[in-house]
Amino acid sequence: MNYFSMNKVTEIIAGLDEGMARVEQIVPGMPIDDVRLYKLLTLTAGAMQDELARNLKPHGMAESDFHALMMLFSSPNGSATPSDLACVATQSSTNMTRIANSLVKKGFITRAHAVDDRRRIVMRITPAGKRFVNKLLPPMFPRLAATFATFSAREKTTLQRMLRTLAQSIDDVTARGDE
Amino acid sequence: MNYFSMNKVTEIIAGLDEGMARVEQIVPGMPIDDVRLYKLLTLTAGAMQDELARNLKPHGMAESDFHALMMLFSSPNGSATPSDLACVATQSSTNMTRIANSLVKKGFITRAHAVDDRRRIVMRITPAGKRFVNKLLPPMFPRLAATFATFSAREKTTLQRMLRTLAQSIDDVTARGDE
DNA sequence: CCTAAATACTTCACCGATGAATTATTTTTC
DNA sequence: GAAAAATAATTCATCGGTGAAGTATTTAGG
Repeated sequence: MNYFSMNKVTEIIAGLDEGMARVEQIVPGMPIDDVRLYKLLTLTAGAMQDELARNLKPHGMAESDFHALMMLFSSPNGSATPSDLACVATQSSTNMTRIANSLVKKGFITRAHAVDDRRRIVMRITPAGKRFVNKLLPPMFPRLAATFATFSAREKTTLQRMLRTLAQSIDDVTARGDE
Repeated sequence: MNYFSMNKVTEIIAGLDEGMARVEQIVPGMPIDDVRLYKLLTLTAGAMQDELARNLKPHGMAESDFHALMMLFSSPNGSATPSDLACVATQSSTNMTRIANSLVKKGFITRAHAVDDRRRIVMRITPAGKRFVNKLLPPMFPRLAATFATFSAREKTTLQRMLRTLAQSIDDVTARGDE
């Protein structure tokens, strides 16, 4: 999804604002400000994910593969089980199998059965995997930092706090829906 | 991607906070607060998109199909070309063809060649398509509203303003990268 | 101790998304 | 006016993601 590179997020948002003004007139009770926030969130998040995907593509790596590798890189001893990873990387166990296959093939991780529970697999990052991460990350930092550079430190804190509040709210609403 | 229904966003974030504390020690110059904001954004946005996907699934409709239909619903005369839609719905023209096929099959839109330019197709929402939208939306409003209910009106305005600022920033950084 | 239930991971079939190539049409260039 | 270039949409092949079903192992219950 590298569509944002051709279209400005701001222009998409402008078009959405127009459309929403019209819909507001014809759909009773629509929480228009909440819909707008939803769209702003998903559009900005999507655009940033696209940027990441573009950075990964020359290395022949997909986003979810990268996230899984990053999780291993940042775990206490560079290892984790597929189900643990699936949780934090928000992937199905099916796709985690595909990801593990891919990373093993690249030599970035190893895979072995756990000793204490032979149902479990232990994925462990290799030195090559660590080197790849260490080489891949630094060039991405300047643009990521630039993206948030218009915010003051105080605004960043505010945004972070609000997103954490939103995450809690999402969990609360989701739990309510499961009853 | 309905993974969030099984895992709490807040727990995923907690795990990420741990991992990031470790990575911060071993990757020099990493803009840790910006990475954290990126993850918070993509996780919350992703969780909300999952909620939408779950709502659409019983109706046999995918998110992008829904968004395209909503765009037509909210356009001045219920019509648009595939390339226009592709832009605002952030989809490739390839996928817009798939989406159009799907919506035509459901009877929600019609498709015809433009008179003034036979390269162009005009997609137009049908009365059945309008009825579907009018029936589908209202049940989603309460939970969407509940998700943002913890924010005061002032906070919502702040969040909206910040996300618009972020969108502009993304466009600026993207334009810089294209040079 | 044995059986049923639960768990971890994988396989299979399918869905949604993409880029490259293609076709038809329009616009631009000379 | 003719040819080249550009544009709009579609087709084809491939990738990344899922749920259901299946296999192997462990845990729970009687």
